[in-house]
Amino acid sequence: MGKHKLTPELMDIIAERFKALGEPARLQILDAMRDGEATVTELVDATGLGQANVSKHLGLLHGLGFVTRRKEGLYVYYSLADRNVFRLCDLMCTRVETETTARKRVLAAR
Amino acid sequence: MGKHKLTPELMDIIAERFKALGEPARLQILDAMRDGEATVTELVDATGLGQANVSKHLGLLHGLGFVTRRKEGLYVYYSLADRNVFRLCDLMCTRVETETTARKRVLAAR
DNA sequence: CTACTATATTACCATACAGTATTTAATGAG
DNA sequence: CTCATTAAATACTGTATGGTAATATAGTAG
Repeated sequence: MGKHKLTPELMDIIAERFKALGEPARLQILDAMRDGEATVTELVDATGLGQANVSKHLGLLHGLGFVTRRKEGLYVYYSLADRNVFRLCDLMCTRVETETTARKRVLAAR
Repeated sequence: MGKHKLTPELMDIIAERFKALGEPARLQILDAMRDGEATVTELVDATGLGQANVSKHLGLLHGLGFVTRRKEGLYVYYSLADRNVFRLCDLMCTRVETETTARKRVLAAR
């Protein structure tokens, strides 16, 4: 299972990525790009967040390699660099499910 | 791939979990429990973090269902509730790898 | 050139939170 | 009982960061 050994440096790197996903606004933005590339304005509309806010989040996501950018005229098109992000979300969902079922089991047992 | 649809509420929950993993100290703690349950003192020794700090992180991890606790006399034994955590880390490592190789490719191309 | 649009950046504020020192609670030893 | 040990809780501080307003930058159109 653990084909990557977690050195302290690697843990810092991993933690930085997890932290990037640990923000609902950024998950929203990534989710809004699920169906393909999107401009900043489109992402602003899709998420309801402010323009500066979206731009800042996109800068961070781009800096960490989660998204790629492509400039065309006035617009900047962002797209997912790696759809594994959704695999991560899916795995985390499974985590939450087992957690809640475990809680239910505990509640039922008393 | 996405068998879970990411509703806003679910995204909040997922983000909360990711944020929990987005902290090197907590990854260290989880990693220290890889080989089995451990007391707080053992985790303090293994990580080099302060006792109060470890205790607080453990409280958070326990609250989110990442770890279970078992009290025995003076000691409290913590253990992983779900080894999927390491799968998440592994997946994230793959993320980082593709990211760095992509960066290398860009650098080599110019 | 000016005017307009899209995006990025800067500055600022408020909140969240990691870390630590200290205290409290619980258990066990003598 | 007292004293020591373990862990959790509390209080506090400093820092990081999300959100937003204002500004800057870049591209386009006229």
